[in-house]
Amino acid sequence: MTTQPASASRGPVTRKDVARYAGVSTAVVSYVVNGGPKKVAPATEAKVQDAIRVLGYRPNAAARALKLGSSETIGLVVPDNTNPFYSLLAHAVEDAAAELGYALLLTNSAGNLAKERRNIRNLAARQVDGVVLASVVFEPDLVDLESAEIPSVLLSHSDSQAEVTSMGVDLVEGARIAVEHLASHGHKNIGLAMGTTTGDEADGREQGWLKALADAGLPEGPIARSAFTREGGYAAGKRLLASAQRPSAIFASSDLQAVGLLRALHEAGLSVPGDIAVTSFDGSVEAEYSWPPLTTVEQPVREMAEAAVRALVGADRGEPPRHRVFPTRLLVRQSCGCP
Amino acid sequence: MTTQPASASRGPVTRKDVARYAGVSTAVVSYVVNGGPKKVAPATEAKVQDAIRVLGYRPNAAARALKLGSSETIGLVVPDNTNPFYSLLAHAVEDAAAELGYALLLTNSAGNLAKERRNIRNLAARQVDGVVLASVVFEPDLVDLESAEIPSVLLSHSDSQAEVTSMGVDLVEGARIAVEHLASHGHKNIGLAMGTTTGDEADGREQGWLKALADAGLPEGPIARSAFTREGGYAAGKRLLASAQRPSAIFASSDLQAVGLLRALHEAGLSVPGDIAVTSFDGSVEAEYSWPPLTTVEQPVREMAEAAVRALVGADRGEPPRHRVFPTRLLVRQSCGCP
DNA sequence: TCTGATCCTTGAGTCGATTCAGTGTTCCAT
DNA sequence: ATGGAACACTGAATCGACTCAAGGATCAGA
Repeated sequence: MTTQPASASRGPVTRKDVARYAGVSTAVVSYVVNGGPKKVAPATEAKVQDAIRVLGYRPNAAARALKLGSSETIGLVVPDNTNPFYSLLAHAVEDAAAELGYALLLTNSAGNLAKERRNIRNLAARQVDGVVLASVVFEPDLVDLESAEIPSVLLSHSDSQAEVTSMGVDLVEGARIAVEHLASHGHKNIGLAMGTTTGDEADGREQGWLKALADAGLPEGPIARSAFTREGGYAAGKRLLASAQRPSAIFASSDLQAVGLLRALHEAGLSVPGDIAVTSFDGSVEAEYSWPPLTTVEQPVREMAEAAVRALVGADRGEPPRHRVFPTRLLVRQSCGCP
Repeated sequence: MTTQPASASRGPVTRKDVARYAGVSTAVVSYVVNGGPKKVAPATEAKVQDAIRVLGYRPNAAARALKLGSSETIGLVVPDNTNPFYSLLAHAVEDAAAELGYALLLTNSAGNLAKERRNIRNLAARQVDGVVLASVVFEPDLVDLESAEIPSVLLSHSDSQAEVTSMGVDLVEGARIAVEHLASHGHKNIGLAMGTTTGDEADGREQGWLKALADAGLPEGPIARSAFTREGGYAAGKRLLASAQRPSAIFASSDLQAVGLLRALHEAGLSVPGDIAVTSFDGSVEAEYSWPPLTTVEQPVREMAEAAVRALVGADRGEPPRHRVFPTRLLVRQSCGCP
């Protein structure tokens, strides 16, 4: 008769196996594992812990989720994890979630509304305890869907929707300081490389640009609209260079666009900031390692991510929905013309 | 007496509610939902579908996972989702998984072995059907742990470990062509900005560099070792510039390092490729939008990710473990000195 | 030694979906 | 008309963990 090592037995180890091995009932195992209100005798606890170790027992999350109605998982919907802004966001959300014992289900929506909706449905079916929605497009529809299903928070949205908790920065003010900085260097013709937004109203960044211009008594500079991507920025840059009155400074509405813009400028043999100064928005690493390093408006992504997770499954859970505005900060580097 | 709209009732809708509403048994609902082997009469099916729609029923994934022993979820362990190489990988894995109806649990290990181990354990407890392990550090230990628990595949590893399926490129050959290209431009002193690896043996990229040098009858150039990051590349660049015999060309072992290297070069007032030519490894977008655009060795990340997912939960499931080598390709741009 | 309080531990039901064995129809062939 | 195959559907057990009500042991005080 061969004695199988207990740990090498077939199939997953269940709480029942542990109970049998430790010579107690399954309930005790639960109490030991979860540290419930019931007290377990130290000796018993030791036996159970031993059994757990020897058997290599690991609780079945599915069963736990079924019984508890919570999967200890949160979902994240981003347009594109390849975009450094979102990849940082995903990382930060994962960190914050892990801190609280939650896992992160990542989905990419490609900025596609239908796909986004499908992703949310999918997450809901998987019993996530909450979802963080980081979307470029803003559809009240989505929010309804969302909030009806599961707790959710919107990230990086300035629209203060009363119905849902959201985290974002003041886009208008952020853009304003970036453009104001350009104006303070003496620029009179400041262009805008703007990302296309779906809403009817102009994006806050465009308003901020306008505001800074007005504040400084400057005329409205040329605008080029394109996607919030490197390619978009590149195209916008080319158009801006070809415009009737070429600007001496350009504000790009995202770092990614600024990177593309920089390429267009370099290709045209222009020096930055010598010939054209540039500032942008987001504060991602890309901006730090571009050439020249970009002066950019930093969004506190990690803080926003943490706050989002806290609102979903952490200390701030259950608080009434509200829009939280996070402070931005101008990261002065070299693309603006500062020494 | 108020008649509550069925859909507005409290609590989640279960299969039981649907069954009651449709006037059938719960088993039938299952058959309708899953299209099992049993046939359901069209009329009955319609009734059930109707009930599902009206009630807004959505199957509980936890219960399903418990019963089926599969969560239709796969896990991904990357060192840092903020690194463009890994964020692309994560995106690609998510796409491939979604294609097959699987969701993606993302975890970051920070290149920390203990954390990585914890993440894997965590994923295992969550009943993932497989995990994709993209790790810089290579620990056989991990593999054991892994494969004992759940099907897994290693990504981007050249070590052909018989025990686990893995996907990777031929680092030696990839590096070789990048350095050979530099040599073909007439460079005699080619330096290396190498990432630090944990293994005892040199990383394949270093071997490739050596091989290309030997093939071309060139002497060994200066080496600077640092982290696989922008900062690391920057530091390596500074050291390389300060070395006794400054190289006229440098091969960086990753795009990220190349970006940092470029910064060091720019700061030193050197022109690329005029004063110093550069090539690197990975083929990420960062390399395309740097200035100048980097000539780099492309890794087919999407293909590798798809293959990994297929091996885990797709068509290739169950095939015997093997190491698949994917082809690399030199993306010629401007940093090498090509016109 | 008996009583009652204090502690531990157990049994059994539950969460929601799956699936198999079995019941009751229908319908065709003989 | 009848046997039986084909078909549509039902009932109940099951997956693993949680938890409440209840049972048993232990110990102090009298």
